[in-house]
Amino acid sequence: MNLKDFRYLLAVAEYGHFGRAAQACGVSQPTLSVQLRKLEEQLGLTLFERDRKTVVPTGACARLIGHVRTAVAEVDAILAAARDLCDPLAGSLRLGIIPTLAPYLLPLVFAPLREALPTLLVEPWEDQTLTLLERLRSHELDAALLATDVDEPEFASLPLFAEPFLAALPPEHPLAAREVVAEAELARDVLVLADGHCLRDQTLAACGQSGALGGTLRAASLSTLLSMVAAGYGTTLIPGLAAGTAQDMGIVLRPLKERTGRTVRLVWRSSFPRRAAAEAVGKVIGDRLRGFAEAARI
Amino acid sequence: MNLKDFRYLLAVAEYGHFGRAAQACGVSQPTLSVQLRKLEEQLGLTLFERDRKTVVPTGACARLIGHVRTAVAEVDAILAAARDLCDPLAGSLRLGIIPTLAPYLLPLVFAPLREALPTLLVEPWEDQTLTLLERLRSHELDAALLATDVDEPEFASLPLFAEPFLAALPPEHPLAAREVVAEAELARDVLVLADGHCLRDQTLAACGQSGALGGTLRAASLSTLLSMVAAGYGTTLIPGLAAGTAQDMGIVLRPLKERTGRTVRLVWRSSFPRRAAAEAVGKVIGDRLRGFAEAARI
DNA sequence: CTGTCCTGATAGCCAGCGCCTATCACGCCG
DNA sequence: CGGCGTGATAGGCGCTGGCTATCAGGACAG
Repeated sequence: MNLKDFRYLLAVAEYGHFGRAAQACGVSQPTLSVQLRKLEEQLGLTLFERDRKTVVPTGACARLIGHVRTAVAEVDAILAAARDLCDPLAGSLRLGIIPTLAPYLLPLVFAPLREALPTLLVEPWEDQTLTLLERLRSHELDAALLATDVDEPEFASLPLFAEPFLAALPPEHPLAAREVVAEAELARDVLVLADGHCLRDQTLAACGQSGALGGTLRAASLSTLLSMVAAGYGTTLIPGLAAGTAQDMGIVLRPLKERTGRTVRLVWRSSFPRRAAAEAVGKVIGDRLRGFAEAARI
Repeated sequence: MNLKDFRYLLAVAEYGHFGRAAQACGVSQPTLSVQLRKLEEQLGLTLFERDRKTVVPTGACARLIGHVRTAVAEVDAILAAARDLCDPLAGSLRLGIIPTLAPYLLPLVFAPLREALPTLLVEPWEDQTLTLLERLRSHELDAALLATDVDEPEFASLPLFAEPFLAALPPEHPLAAREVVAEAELARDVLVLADGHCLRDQTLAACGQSGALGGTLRAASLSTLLSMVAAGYGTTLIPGLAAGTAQDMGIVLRPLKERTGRTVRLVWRSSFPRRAAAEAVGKVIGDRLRGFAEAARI
């Protein structure tokens, strides 16, 4: 039972003539004759009454032909839709982003993305690293922007840009008078984010164990953390992209002695079939943020 | 571009597993793998993301699959219509039946159906009303036996027979001494089925709000419900065809004062091409059960 | 009456492909 | 590390859809 047979049927019904129908279908007349007879045998009924001079559809054929037209049209719709969908850089890309990156990176890259990839709809989704990886695994996301290494063979990744950390200090803090701050000097009064934020772990790794305040007050978001620093609760490390926001809040920023930072990576499932779309998005973001490490060194 | 490829696609999408899909299609797993890959090449896009352990449809596939389902259903409609045109009473009829009817009605009508319509293969499928209507819509069923009105123009229906309800009482229940029970008298301790069963709604409509037990214990099946009544948990209404089963469990049955009952109807899509087959099945069932209202009045 | 033209049907052949079995590659698990 | 389960691959076979060449029969012109 071949789709072509249905097209043949429609052609013969339209032209009432085997030869012209065959021409319209791009096959020879015998081919069409044979295939139509086979179709009739498979369906168990006569479709056309051949009258030595004319070809007339039978009543049974007339009742079927509406369904046949619908079926063929539906298949054509499938092919047309497939043609539209076959561009890997079209459609939507569900993109996970960690919370310490999303509000500072997205405003910078939305416009370049729309310009470079006008047919690709990037749908951002904000969550912590582990949740993002889980959603990648379960196909709820297509790719994710992380600031940690991902070694599992299940995933592929592409480094996009280096983002330096900066020391964030209340204006009246003793270290605010310095040009450069050493990471270890912040250990005494560093504040950190809540569990699950990769920035928390990276801050603790760079500055050593947190003081008493850091142990009890754990900010749920980077925004909250900045408020706490601005209010003089303590110091912290912030990612370079948040520098503008921090300065607007009156926080003093200083470069770090050991130039601690993080690398932002795009991650996707190794088996993700639209790798091209992911890489294109990664390239646009990388191009926009390349050289950011130097620019952000205040 | 073969129709079979589309069926393969649907099977893989349904099972998420090449082996089982192949089994369902009646072909070997390599056949299905190769054909699907060819289809992917012809369409120019990846339909499934193979992940060593799982098979997940891509976004493109998800967008196409509706069209594919429609196309395949339409072709099936062509084949069914052709069968109907050469012998309307041949072939198979996929018949949905609600759970409170199936186990009691089917044993009564299978033999008459085989005798009256030897060329028609009735394939029963048990589910709740809403699910059956959904499966009718999606062409997974040809017709369904329901106990509710169906007013949508999408469907046509044929009333088959009236089935009276009976009061089902534990032997020691006070009302068991009566000849006739009024529906409202059961309100105090009536038990009902789980959500989704039409019998539940009909029982509540006839007897009023359920008591405390009815609110918490909702039987998943009529069989369970009968066990609960037999154990003295409360009373209920049962459809007449279940009378024999109930009595075998030691339940006392009494006719209802207002002769509440339900009408069993056969429902099919208005566009169903084998309306003749549906009506023939309806006639056989109706003939077998006609006059049941009186006979079942214990 | 006969030759020609037009129609669809038939015959014979070939290539493509759908399907099979057997096997591989790879990850998981005991 | 070996067995199991997954999907992919390889090789072979038979069906069948396609072609060209031809047939069969009516229409029509000469």
